[in-house]
Amino acid sequence: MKAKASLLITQANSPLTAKIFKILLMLSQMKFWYPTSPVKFIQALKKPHLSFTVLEHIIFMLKYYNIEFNSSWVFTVKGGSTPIVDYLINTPKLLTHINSLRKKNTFYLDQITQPDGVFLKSWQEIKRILTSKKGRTPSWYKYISETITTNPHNLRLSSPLDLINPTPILGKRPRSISNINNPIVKGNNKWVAFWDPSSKMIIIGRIIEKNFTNRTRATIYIKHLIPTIPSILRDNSSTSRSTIQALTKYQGCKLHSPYFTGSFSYICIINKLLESVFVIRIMTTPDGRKFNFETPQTTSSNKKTFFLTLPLQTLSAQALLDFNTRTNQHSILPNSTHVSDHYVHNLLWINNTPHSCKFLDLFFLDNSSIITLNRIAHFISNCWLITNHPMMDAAQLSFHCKANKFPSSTRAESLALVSALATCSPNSSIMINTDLKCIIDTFTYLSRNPPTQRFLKCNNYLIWSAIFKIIKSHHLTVTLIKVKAHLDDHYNNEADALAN
DNA sequence: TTCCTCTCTCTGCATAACGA
DNA sequence: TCGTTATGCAGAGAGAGGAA
Repeated sequence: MKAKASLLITQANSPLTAKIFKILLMLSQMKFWYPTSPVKFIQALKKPHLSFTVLEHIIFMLKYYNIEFNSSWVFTVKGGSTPIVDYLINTPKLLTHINSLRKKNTFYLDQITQPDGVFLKSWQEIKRILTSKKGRTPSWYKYISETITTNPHNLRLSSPLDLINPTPILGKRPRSISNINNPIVKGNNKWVAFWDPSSKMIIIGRIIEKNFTNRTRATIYIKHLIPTIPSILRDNSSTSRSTIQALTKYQGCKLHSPYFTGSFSYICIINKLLESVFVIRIMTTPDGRKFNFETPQTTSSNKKTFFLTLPLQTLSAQALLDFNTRTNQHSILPNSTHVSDHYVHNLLWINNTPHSCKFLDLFFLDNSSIITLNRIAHFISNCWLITNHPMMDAAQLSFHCKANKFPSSTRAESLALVSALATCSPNSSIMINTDLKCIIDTFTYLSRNPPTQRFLKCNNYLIWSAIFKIIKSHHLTVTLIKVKAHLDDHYNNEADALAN
């Protein structure tokens, strides 16, 4: 085997055989539908495949002789970072799955997830970007949706993807017309959205009128609507993702076009190029399986209520990706979690501050800092303050930082919790005040249940596992207390001010 | 040589899109 | 709404390879 390995390395480096060697490796790459060098994929298989060539057999056996084979592989398929076949590698019907993936030109998991990398797309959504839309749902999709999602119903990934270079995808455009005699047509109740770079937010609207007078630059007038703010007072366990968003009329914005002459009853009308908006799906009855339902108030001017079919953050990511694809720009939303040295220094200072007391009282932010007037902030604020230190006041013993990946109120609160507990002295008793009930519920649930599979399916389980590891290693006694949000609580307001 | 296992290919059925 | 068409899946059968 060592002789064969030596021969392999010789063939790979010899100018006479190097090109043939590369071609053979490329054939293996195509055979296993792997976007980069197939060496590690072949070695990751549990046993040699019957369809292995001699080269693949030797590469597979190298791992048993502690021989590492590295190559400067340049034939890498771009467009993603997580190959799908990595998840299917040891399934019984690997080659069947690969044939299906090959027909669909699908390499990466990035291609079948939402632009925010948090949710898997439904098969209906994936089909829209396939050239061939016929046929049944492939078995590899069923397998992936069952294994890497926390819940097959909402298709939330157990660990979000880090989409550094998301695949450029243009959304579906509103239908054009063929009748040149009538260039101005009604909107036909179609809903569209687009990314507004000036306000850095998604704009949602309903098409009122299409104008095809200039066939190459068709324009549309849309009625501007905004998603309603979820009432955190009624259900504090709802997050911005799990609460359904209803659409209501917007009372006017800077995008309003005063030149629309069709009707004067509209308050905010936006004029856009047809090619700059994409069609979105709206439902008239909420789907309770995916979201917590929040019934909006019915008014005389808004008799029929419409709901988003996707979380607002996912839809915003789609709009941003559509905008970037159309304008060929890079992402303007920060897409990586970053904690600066300043924040680390701040944490270390608090940690090194002598804690003469054994009883700390912490106040956390509420989630109003994350969603403000239905605008998605580009970061989440994590902050807390110690309120009953015997020597120092709360303003001095406070911590505040911003994380810009996957804005979520529950994640913000759990990040604040883990950063606060990390500064506590061993054997301390900590009383924590928070206005987010779901944090208390999750803490109570995980305190009673050992870290089993259910623990792993909990949202932000990595953060929660860190929390419980700190509690265990520092022998902390933690008590969580629910306080009412938006009341005149001095410390809660102070935490709010710190977050903003 | 026989038996077992695994893979590949073919065929029938199911499913979904599309057009009339 | 219905018929046509394209595609995928499941199962049966053939063939190759390994073990006894």
